[in-house]
Amino acid sequence: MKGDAFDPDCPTRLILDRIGDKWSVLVVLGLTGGPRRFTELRGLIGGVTPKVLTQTLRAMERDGLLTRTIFAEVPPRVEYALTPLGASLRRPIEAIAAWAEENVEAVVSARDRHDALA
Amino acid sequence: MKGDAFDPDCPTRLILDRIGDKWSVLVVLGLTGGPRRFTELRGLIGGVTPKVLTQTLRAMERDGLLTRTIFAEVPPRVEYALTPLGASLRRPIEAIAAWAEENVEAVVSARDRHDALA
DNA sequence: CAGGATCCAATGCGATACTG
DNA sequence: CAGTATCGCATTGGATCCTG
Repeated sequence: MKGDAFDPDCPTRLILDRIGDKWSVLVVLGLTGGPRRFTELRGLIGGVTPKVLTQTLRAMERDGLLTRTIFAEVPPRVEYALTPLGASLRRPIEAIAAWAEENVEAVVSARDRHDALA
Repeated sequence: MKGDAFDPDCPTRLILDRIGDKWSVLVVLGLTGGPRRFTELRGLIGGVTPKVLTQTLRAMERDGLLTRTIFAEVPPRVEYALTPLGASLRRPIEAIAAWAEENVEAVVSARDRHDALA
């Protein structure tokens, strides 16, 4: 880890902005089990609107993290799948997710303790 | 990893919101070398305004990720340091940072390729 | 089914100026 | 030095309705 990430103009920031988007993280998590359709993802990820999900998917497609495949059928079917690049993101993201699940409690109680004496 | 993170009401989302904040990530990175003063951090992290840095630090203190120590001196000195909890975040965060540095190029070129045929 | 379009409310964030 | 206060734009994100 060089100091790169500290430079506002360093492209590394681009990645952080992407990871930083919680929807992106959840999409990666949601696609770990294989390709998913739009509505599947929408249902899987609680609280996301179609608009935002679309934006997220488009941005991730642009960044080469996933593919969007349209099947010429009726009714229309579109599948999203992780690319190898996107799949390689799983490990770090799962590390974060694991940390989150392990430490939520500590964070919440720290928060409560802090708020108690406010 | 259970499906927790997909539930909008699950506290795990709280963590993602925190990690999702790019400033928090950079603060953790900036404090890996030991305690730092406000201005040091400000200088270290390019492009952050005092206001936002303060907000970030306060939120992280609230969550038990770092401590804020005021020294009764003139001129005033305030040091920020990671708590054990905050320090435990380093590993997952560095995993992300490492991924970012390894794959920025791939992402940027994917983006360029995508934009080229737009 | 998979979104695109539109409108709007919230707020994040930067710039600037000021204080203990 | 280490912030706080205020202003204001610009972006984000939700809600809703519509279409290939």
